[in-house]
Amino acid sequence: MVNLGAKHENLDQKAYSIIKKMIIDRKLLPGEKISQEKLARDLGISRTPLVSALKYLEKEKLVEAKPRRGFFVRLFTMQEMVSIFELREVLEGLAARRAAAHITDAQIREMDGFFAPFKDAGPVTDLKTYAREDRRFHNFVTEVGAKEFLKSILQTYNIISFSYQVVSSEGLIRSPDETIKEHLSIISAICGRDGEQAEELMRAHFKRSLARLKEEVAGQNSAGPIAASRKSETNRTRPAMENPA
Amino acid sequence: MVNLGAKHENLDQKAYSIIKKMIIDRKLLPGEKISQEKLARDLGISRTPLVSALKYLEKEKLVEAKPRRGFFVRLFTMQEMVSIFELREVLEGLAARRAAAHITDAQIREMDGFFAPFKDAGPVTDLKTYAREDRRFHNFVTEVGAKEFLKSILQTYNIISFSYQVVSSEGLIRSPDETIKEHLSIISAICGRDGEQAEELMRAHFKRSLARLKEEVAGQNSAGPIAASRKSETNRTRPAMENPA
DNA sequence: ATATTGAATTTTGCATACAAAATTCAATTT
DNA sequence: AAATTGAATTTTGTATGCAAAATTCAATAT
Repeated sequence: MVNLGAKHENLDQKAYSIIKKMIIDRKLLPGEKISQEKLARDLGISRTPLVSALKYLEKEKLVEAKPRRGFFVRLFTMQEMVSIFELREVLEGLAARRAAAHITDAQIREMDGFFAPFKDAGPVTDLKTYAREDRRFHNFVTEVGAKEFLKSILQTYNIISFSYQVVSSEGLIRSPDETIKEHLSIISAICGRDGEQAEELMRAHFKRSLARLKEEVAGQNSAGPIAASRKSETNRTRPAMENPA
Repeated sequence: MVNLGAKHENLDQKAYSIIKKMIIDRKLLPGEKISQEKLARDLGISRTPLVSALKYLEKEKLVEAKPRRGFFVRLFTMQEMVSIFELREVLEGLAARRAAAHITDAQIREMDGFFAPFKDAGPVTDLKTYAREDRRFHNFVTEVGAKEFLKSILQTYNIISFSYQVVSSEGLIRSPDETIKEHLSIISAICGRDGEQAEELMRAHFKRSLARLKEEVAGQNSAGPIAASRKSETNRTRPAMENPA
């Protein structure tokens, strides 16, 4: 008999998912203080499960707890974004290696469709669509190759990268024309079940983005935080620093 | 002015540290159910900060929460231990690379003393001391090379490996005579500030232990959990399964 | 002897209460 | 005007209460 019960979701788990989505969707902006009273009221729950959810998010680094001060949406510095990409390099490298070892035939067919609209077509113009496909690709590799521990870690850092990285257009560090070849070669290695190669290519892919990111750090010698770029409708309070002086 | 307040420790943080130590020290055994009422009484706190602490530990995988059932000390299967070593391979590889880049002269001197009692001496006989030095070495590399995200992830998985891995003698997967050369060469690469080499050697080090671990998995086709090996004085209740049938 | 039932007990999940700490803000001083 | 004070207000950290769910265990049936 399978253990049911393990998937009964408590209020704190539901709150966790909702708040996480709010952060990703920028309903809550980096730096902003989270009002427990208000958020609990909005979600229709008491502070107990809410605080519990916030503590989960704290462990995932999406939220920062300052004792006796409250919870704040985490604000990442450029330096931290660099660290996150270093981590993703080795973690997604591992995920790619594992994906190659475990991918099913059905998943291979699915993966072959990735980036299809851009294959053989000329220079990419629709950045938004490309960025979405980029996300979908990285998530798919994670889905296929990572489970348990690796998966949960990766999901956190993917989210951070994707939701906070306002560095360049649509969150893309390098231009599609530069990265599409890399993406396709990784796909080909995974579908060809060559784990070593897949890992190597994935790491090279990240190393290049990392280099570009570091240039940006050096360029705008900003060791400062990455500020929110867009105003949220739902928020009166504003981030601690919108434009550091 | 520095931000004090950030290090005011709440009850849940204190409880977290204590419980974590209890798990590492095997005062709480894998599989065992944690009685909130009793533990709260023992720690002299209410259930609120206790539950909070347990939720932290849940995110770190040291504890498992079954909704409406309670918290249990996490029990790892051999398969999971393999996954953890896969992770450590890439994460400590990265830590080694970073350590080589950031190590200070003082730290180099300190690192040179590692494994000193075993250098040039004949075959290692004192397994216990060697195992402790092994731990100290891996923790030092983490300390030097990892910060922020990487550090917090690594600490979790180091702890899991060290506290749960009852596989072989003193928790060593391979014999000291086999690993000491590897340890010394990694130290030499880090102290020589050769990041690429340090990463490569660290990964090779883990790959070999991983291979041995996988042999054990295949050998005792046990996909089952790693059972606790020693009885705790402080516990009446006993793990769900001590010796799976 | 083993399995089944269901009442008694324990435990969990959540809301709420409240003291201590932090924050706000108007009144006052420089 | 800018800085300082301190009372009023808000928010946090923790304990406690309670209904619903899970567990235990003795009584009964198979």
